Amino acid sequence: MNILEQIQAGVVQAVQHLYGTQIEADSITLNTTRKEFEGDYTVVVFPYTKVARKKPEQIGEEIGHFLVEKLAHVTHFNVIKGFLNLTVSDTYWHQFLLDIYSDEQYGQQPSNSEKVMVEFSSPNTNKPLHLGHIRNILLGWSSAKILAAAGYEVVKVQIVNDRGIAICKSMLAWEKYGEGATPQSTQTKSDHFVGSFYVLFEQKFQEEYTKWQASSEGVAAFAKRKDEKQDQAAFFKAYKNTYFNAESALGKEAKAMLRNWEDGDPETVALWKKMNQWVYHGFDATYENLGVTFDKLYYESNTYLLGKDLIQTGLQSGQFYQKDDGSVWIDLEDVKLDHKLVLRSDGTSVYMTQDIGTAQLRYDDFKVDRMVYVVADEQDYHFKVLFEIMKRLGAPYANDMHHLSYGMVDLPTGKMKSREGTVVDADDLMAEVIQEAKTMAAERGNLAELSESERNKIHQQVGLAALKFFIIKVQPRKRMTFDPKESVDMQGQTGPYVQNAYVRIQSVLRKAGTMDLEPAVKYQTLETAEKDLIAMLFVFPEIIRVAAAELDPSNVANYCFDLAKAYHRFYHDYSILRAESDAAKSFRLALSTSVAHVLRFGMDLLGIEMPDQM
RNA sequence: GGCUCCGUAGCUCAACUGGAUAGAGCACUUGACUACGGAUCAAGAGGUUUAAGGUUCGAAUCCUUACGGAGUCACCA
Repeated sequence: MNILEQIQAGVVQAVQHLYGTQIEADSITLNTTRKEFEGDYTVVVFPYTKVARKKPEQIGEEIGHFLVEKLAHVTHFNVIKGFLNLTVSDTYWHQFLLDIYSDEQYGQQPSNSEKVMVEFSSPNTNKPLHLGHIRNILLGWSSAKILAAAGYEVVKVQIVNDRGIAICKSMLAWEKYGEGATPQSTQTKSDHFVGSFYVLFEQKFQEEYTKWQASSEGVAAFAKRKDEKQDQAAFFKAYKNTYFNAESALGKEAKAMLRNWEDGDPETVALWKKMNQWVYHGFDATYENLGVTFDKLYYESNTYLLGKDLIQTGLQSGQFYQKDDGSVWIDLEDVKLDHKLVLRSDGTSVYMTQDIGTAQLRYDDFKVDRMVYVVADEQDYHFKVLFEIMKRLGAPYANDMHHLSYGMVDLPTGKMKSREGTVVDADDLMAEVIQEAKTMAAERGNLAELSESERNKIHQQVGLAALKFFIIKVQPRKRMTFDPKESVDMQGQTGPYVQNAYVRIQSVLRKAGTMDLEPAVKYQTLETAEKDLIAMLFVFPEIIRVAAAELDPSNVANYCFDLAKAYHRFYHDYSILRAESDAAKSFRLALSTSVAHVLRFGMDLLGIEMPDQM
């Protein structure tokens, strides 16, 4: 039993013994003591006033005495109002550090024999990745790492949205206006090359639409609008989709291309393959730069027809119903999710159909116990419905499907809009933060001795640390504002700040040479700063557990920052290599080593590498 | 309009899930290098937690109701 469990068990005993009432260990409010009071942990005793029929102060005194007497490692206590502050013995913390300091994987929990699949990234293949994808990828990657640290076996997948009208737009534009150009011939990163044709299509389409608005058909359409109050600009904005589907020449061509693709027309399929390959090459480079990998890729072109058999099964079992036109629906009104279409009247799939089929396919492939979908919060409703449907279909994993829903990323100037060209490109962004790291490093000149490739590696590690930490420190649920200027900051609450704590430790350890731990055993009285650091190391496994349970990597990011901050302060206030005794020196080296392990392991969970120098 | 999420210092974010005087960073002011790495540390200032009620010994947190912002309510994905 660790110290927290001991205290909890002690309080249960105390309440039983003193007041004759059985309480649950989980119900005890046990916090770390606020720094303005003396003690390590605080038990809130207000809840026991009813069973004890005494004042909170008195209850605190009674339980405090009980714990000090019964628990070897609780040395003394004080009571303020209803708060019982307990002090844990130095020997407990001392021993705890000696137990963990050599464990580089401290925090890693043993296997829980459960398998979880994490789906993230899942881009469309018509244009390059942008800032929104970066948030998605970082959340997915770090959640996967955290789940693995919490004892799960993890399978990382994505569903590549490689078909549909979007890629056809890029294909059509390339065919019409590309004149045979290739990424090689234009010296362009290949996914950007394809994206440029998507933009070109939108431009051409907009030109066509603008022209049409002034034509007699356009004027007539505006005149027939339903809402009299709607002005011209608003109307044509709202009408754009209808125009694309019903009137546009370009729209007709794009849709024809999509039909050709679905019919397996060899030329169209060949073009589709060629352009997707370009995109994949580009994506691969971006993923490699970001340091993420996947265990398996699912392609929508292979899965978009799945799910129909499950719809049939559900229809037979009465979970679904069919309308006269042949379309199939599910009634989810009892859980306030309305009626939802699962199969069109012409028998073709909708998005939901595919997701039902894909979930089953994945289960068949991997036999996972849980599934996590990292998808933006605009799809909250979709996933509620999907999970409910899987439950009703009796999927064995249905109760452990989770939507890691995250808020959109805004810029200081407002929303990102691809049509208005305000999207922050992923590759550009990474290049920018790395360049900034390079500039900062050059100013400091700490890396002058290294080779250029070694320096570049460190610039990459530092720049990406700034970017990744900046994004991951925010709770996923919350919409976040991304200020490019702040994202390259390297001081204060940032990735490089945490790296710097690690780098300082490495520097000290290098200078210390081989470590002799014998004297550390004799180090008796701990400084408060030392005890605080050990207590922080102590909670690390719990941080991982909570982050995994909540699917919230920001817990780990904020923990790493807090630990780095506590260490920077300790480092400033106490001498390590010139400590007052061999015992102190040796103990502080062990403490520093352990802090370094945890910082490295913790940051690795966020996909952030730690350099030895910076 | 229905439903869901969000609203905390000038700005970006925390707050151990109902606990003590709401904490960090940035920016601003000031101080600390003959020092184990100053990408650091310390100090100052900055708050009616959008507002009003309610529950509770105790509320940023839970419940109403406003207000503000976002998302969604497609035989799109």
